[in-house]
Amino acid sequence: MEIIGGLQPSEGKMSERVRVRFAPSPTGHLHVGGARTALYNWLFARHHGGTFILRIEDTDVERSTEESVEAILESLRWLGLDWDEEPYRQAGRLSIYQEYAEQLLKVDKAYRCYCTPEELEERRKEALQTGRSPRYDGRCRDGRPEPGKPFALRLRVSDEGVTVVEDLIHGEVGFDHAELDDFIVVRSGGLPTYNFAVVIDDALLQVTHVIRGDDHLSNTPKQIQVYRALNFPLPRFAHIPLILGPDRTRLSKRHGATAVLAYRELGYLPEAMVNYLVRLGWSHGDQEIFSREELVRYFDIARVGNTPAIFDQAKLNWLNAHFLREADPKRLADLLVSFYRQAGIAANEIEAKAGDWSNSGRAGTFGEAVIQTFRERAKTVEELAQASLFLFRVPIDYDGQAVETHLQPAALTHLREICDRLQRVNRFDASPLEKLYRDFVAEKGLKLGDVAQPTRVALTGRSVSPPVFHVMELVGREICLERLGTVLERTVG
RNA sequence: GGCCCCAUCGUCUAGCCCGGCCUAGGACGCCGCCCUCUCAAGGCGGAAACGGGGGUUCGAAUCCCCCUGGGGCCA
Repeated sequence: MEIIGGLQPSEGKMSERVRVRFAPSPTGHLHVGGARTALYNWLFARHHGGTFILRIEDTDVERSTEESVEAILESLRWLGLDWDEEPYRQAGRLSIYQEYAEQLLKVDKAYRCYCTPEELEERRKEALQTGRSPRYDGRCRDGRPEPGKPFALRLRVSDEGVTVVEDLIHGEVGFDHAELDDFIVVRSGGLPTYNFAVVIDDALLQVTHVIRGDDHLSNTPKQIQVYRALNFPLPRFAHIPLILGPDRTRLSKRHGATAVLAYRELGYLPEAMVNYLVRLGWSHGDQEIFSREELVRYFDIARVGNTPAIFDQAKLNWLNAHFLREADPKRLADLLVSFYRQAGIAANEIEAKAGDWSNSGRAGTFGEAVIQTFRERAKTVEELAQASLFLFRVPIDYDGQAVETHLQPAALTHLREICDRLQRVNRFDASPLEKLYRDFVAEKGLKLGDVAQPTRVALTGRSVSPPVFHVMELVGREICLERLGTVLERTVG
């Protein structure tokens, strides 16, 4: 952190300017729950013209990794949640916590506790067994210093009264001091506890609104005690409900993809993710689709609901399909290529295809054309790539059922005749092709489907695809005739 | 175990704070119809919810209590 140890936040009057933070610990990927917390913080800051800061809680050196830090930053970048100051780091701030701890000790708001962790654990078990609450009994409260003996630091908390958390989402939540014990603020090893460190960090960073998961609500009264003991001004709190899995337990890996970046790899668009996440707990009338500007304009932390939400991929899919249809084809085309590569299409193959396309004098690139004709029926870019793989010179695996129903002798006879006409067509474009087919069926007294379906199966191997004439245009005359030929030989011959 | 939070269609939610406009609205998903070269998209229509019990009140999804259920924190 860049804040100097002794710096005290301004007493009493809290700056009017909104300052919020997202404080992930870099022990893994950013999951969707964390992402939503980050998003709400970001929206709150942007809505109020405030500051959104990042604090990496990397005090747990054992579990924290640089890879995780990078993954978290990358996730936030992908979602478009830009932060305002250099990310703060918790590591290396031990002396600062120590300093505040000593200050508390000096004014007797904290005291030394010489009980060993083993003793405490034993007493806790005993209390639990005899049905008593496992609170610390305060035995070291007024003890004398015992030089040379290791000690933890405990905060002196009054037994009387109630600490009320004024929560922007839950309203007033009271915690009876009978339930609060003199909790540890600095462990015997000199490490601060979470409840001590966050308060100091938030206060020094002059955070005005603490927006975080519900799971921290129970810790808040303790933190408020620390704020008071240190004479720090209290921030406002907003505890947002957690996101649960379909089985109503806290969302975890067991529920499938939870990492934000996993969704990127699955071909989801960040705007869909953001839109989905924001509606998980927040609403603005009946509106379902929001632009980023609308979100910033409408977002109101007080309108965040207090019921836990279940992550529903079906709705995410719908949103993603929606944004897929809206997005700029150029941008999507770039993404598409990366998915083609992953699907095993060689780079030169893709380039060749694109080259042929632009040499044919058509408007737009090949990739854009693919996007235009396939995106209506894809939920993700990955799906779009998979569905359009047959455009390349790849082995087609024919769906037995489709061949059975659409490539009967009568259909093949027609196909053979169409093949001849196809050789002679000038431009292998969708509309002349369609005309060719329509003329053909008019002549023979057939329905379009009688020849469109066999063509589709011959080209794609399946009975489902985008409009067949567009498919033909994208596949190109050469491969098109090749595949029709293959089907004719194989089945008739 | 103690404390805290939460409870409207399967899911996200509106309504709840400031009781009557609620025969509970929207969306996803699901089902049907239309469109149609298939599949989508789109349009139209449908099934689908106030967890239970007590109060308060002329009147409760809305206020109060209990129960039940779920979640979280404390280790």
